[in-house]
Amino acid sequence: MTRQRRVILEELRKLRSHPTADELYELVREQLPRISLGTVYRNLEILSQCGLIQKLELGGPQRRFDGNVAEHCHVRCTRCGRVADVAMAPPAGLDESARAASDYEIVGHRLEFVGLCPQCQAAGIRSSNDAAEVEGGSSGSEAG
Amino acid sequence: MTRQRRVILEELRKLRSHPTADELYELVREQLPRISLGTVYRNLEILSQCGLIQKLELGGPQRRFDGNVAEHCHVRCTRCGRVADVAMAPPAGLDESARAASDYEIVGHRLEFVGLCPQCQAAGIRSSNDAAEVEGGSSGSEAG
DNA sequence: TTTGATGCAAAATATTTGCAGGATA
DNA sequence: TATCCTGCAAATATTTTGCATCAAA
Repeated sequence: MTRQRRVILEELRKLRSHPTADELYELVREQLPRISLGTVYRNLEILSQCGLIQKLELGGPQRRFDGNVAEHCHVRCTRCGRVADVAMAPPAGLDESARAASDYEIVGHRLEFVGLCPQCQAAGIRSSNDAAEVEGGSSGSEAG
Repeated sequence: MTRQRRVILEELRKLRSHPTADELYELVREQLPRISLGTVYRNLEILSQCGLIQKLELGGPQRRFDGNVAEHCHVRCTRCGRVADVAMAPPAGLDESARAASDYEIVGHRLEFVGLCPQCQAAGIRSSNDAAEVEGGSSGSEAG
């Protein structure tokens, strides 16, 4: 457990958001200015293999990471990419249904909701316009 | 509707598999040897915006495409990446539950099952080994 | 003919990796 | 001290884009 690995883990656990590797890199850099993006990627991989964090493969081009390893659902904003938790019980019986309907050996599923985050809802009401102004924004990983 | 676009659409509709852009490119090249990968990407984008095909953003690094635009579930093989349809009714009421549990404006969800395809199950039984030998394979887009 | 699409190649984006030097247990 | 990790930079993989030419409606 190196200093870098510890700081990465601590920072991720502080967040209720679900940062990309790059967003976490920027954050960690405030404490370790000489850390490299490669190190962040390497440690996120190791930490998720140890089960200390969760690697999220949601829609959108980037992987995201979650310091909360309990099983729970996520919503992703189609406009700004922000990801949040959904406080609902993961639906039961889904895997069983799929097992009955497929010749694959089902081991689980990935469920992701998509929609508009509160910020983008507000922006959409103010200007029923395009997404451009929001797309360029923070991508939803401010510290909690 | 150019020749290229038509061939891309026809080839995709012929498949029960869910090819990546690159896999489809190789297939279309048999009929249009001078087509470029960029054209394939551009047309897949246009066709999915017209609602003629479906763009799938599943786990794994690559986007996949589906000539069947009806709503249905998919399974992805964690070992070889192959994607297949699951003949089950999409679960009802999911979005309503999420709406009650989130401040996002939920517009839908993405549900993907993960598991082992029949081929990888067989391979796993023969050699309860690593995935290396299979990973290098066809990635599951043979014509059907 | 006009408009939009193509092929090519380079750019952009996200992630991984080789290597020499450095920090950790 | 031995080992694993780091920083750096280059490589990889996937997708997008600029541009001159070409084809479709």
